[in-house]
Amino acid sequence: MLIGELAERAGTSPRTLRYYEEHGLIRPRRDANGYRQYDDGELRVVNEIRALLADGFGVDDIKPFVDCLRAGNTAGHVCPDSVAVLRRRLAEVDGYLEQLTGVRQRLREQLSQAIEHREARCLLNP
Amino acid sequence: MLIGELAERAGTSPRTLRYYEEHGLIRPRRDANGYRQYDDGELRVVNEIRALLADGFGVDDIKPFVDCLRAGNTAGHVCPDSVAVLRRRLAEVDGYLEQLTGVRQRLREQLSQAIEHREARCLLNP
DNA sequence: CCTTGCCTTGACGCCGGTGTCAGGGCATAC
DNA sequence: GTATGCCCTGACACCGGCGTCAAGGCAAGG
Repeated sequence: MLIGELAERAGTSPRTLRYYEEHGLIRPRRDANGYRQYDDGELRVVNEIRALLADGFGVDDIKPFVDCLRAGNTAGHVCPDSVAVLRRRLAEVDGYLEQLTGVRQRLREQLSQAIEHREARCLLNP
Repeated sequence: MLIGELAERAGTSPRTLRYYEEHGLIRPRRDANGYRQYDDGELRVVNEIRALLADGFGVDDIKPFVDCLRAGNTAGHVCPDSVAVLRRRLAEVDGYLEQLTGVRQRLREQLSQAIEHREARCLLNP
């Protein structure tokens, strides 16, 4: 399978696949032409990568998951290294959630203050 | 007050204040030397700007708040334009929260799967 | 032979708030 | 005069996951 086909099957672009390769996530064989040659299993790997990226992992966090899949495991997240990354990311997400929750509360306070302010003005100018 | 003093009083840097000015948020007078001259009220404005940035607003969202403060209001968020921006940002934050919550749930599922997987392996190799 | 369409590598652009460096002016104190 | 320390403008760097363009090779069909 050439890069264009894998890209289409994975719902992404050749550029993206080359980017993953540049970061050590995939290592296709090369044809005599120099063309990248992927076997069917790589589709799963690419899907795993894209799922992790969509969940906010960085490319450099993803390597353990890929290695885990390649080692023959049924899922990329069952290996110790993956678990460590998962824990780290979970803590990070919890931090963001806390922060965003604070922001949300301040926004709501400001909105309700603004509404009170408008009502007060109406009472002054009846 | 020169830019260095205002920067220190606001807990930031001259570079940052020039950036705000570049984006139309502050408009200091100029001394004969060309030095920026700020009056004391600008400290409040800068504090408002920094509070909004810390809550995830972009510099271009912040102008209504500054204008509102300058118009003599007790707070930057009581004017209609500010309220519109607040609502937009609140919706955005709600979106992020939803997304992050989904991510968090997936992370926890994967972690618990990994633990189950390890336990299963222990049972197989007693 | 020429076109078409895939492939290759390399490199710049984006976004946004700020750090940082370059190169130069002004002010105050010695 | 000069040393110090502030000020000025302008411009590049950062981060990260790509998009996109450039310039060229290879394969297959007319």
